[in-house]
Amino acid sequence: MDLPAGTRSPQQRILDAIRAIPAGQVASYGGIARRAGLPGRARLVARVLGESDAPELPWHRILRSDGRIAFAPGTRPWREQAKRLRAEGVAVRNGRVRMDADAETLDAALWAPR
DNA sequence: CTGATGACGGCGC
DNA sequence: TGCGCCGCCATCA
Repeated sequence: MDLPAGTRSPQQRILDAIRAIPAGQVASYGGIARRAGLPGRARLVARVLGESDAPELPWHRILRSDGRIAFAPGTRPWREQAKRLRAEGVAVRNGRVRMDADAETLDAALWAPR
């Protein structure tokens, strides 16, 4: 269905933004929301992730803005995410990833409309 | 309509 | 860094 760009549903754009994250890299909920054209909807991103069952969705690359895994420490999903991240070469310490200050801005620049 | 909830975010101390 | 508080949004009882 060739829907004109922009008419895609919010969660469709969110899923696209998530799929666009390169392996070995991470992004924040808020960052994804912005890229999806939904600034301030970080919580919506979280909801979509929780509802979506897309098997190839790199949900593990989504972290909180401070670089911590959003799940409660020690829980199953928490360990699973840390595991998947390390599998991609991402350094995870105590459920936390080093979020380069530029990661978001730099990355945002790459995504900014040219 | 009101209040509670949550894979969030920003600020202050 | 850790923590608490409050703001924000979408859902739901």
